[in-house]
Amino acid sequence: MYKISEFVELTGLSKETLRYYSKVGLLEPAYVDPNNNYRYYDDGSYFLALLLGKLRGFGFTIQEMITVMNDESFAHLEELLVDKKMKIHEHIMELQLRAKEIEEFLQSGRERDDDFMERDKKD
Amino acid sequence: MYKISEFVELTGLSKETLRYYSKVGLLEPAYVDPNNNYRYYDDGSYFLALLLGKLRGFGFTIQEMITVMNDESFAHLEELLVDKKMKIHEHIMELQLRAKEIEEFLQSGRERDDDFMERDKKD
DNA sequence: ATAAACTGTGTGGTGCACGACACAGTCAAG
DNA sequence: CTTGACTGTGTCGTGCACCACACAGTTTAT
Repeated sequence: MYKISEFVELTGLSKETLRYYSKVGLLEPAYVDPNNNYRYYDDGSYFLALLLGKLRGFGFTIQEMITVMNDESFAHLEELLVDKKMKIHEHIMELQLRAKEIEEFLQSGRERDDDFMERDKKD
Repeated sequence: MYKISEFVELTGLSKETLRYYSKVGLLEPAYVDPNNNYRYYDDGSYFLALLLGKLRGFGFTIQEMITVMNDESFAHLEELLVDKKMKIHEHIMELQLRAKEIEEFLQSGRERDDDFMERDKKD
């Protein structure tokens, strides 16, 4: 059983994050002392906390993490990861389109400039 | 001079957006009737509104748009666009890294599964 | 003149994931 | 036993770009 300060060190999650995660039901402490409400975590919590840290790094939202955690023994974890990866690729394509549009706008601007140059030459 | 409902139709910007833009100094109406505070826009406003709509589509933040608008006769517009395009590409690379990390996590999971299979075979 | 449509202002809410802070009770070390 | 470190709760703030709503005055059409 780890007290929260130790668990913060172990997992790299802040105590506010841990508090928030328990609040939203993502990661409950293994034990809460009924006298002082102190939170205590164990090795099972540690495993879950590491996973949550990973998922956070992958850009999972809290809701998505909740979906993962509510999933019986992570039966659909792989599926959810593949799904997230696809969404990332979709996002990438949107950004590429955006970049392309900016590029075209730049091109059209440069052509307008060329027209000015052309006209200036002719004058 | 267009009244706001006409200008909304012309530009595709909502009246709340127009109000917000005038509030933050992005796009002031060409004229405000001092009797009733009604906003009126003209063709100059129209040109600017179209540009703002474009920039919004490019993912420019309000602050960045303000930078554009404060720029005397858009002298640095091209530079700012190129800049934005670069940031988009940086963002894309971050996302690609993320996707790669997810893929690696998936691979490591599959290898663990393979190990299980292997062990089961040996049994 | 009256009603419908239009416009204004002000205020609050949205989503996301915490961070920051104040205040109070509690534990551990000397 | 005291003092400092630790922990809890509750609440507000953050950034972004508006949207929604209530209420009131105004214009326009009939």
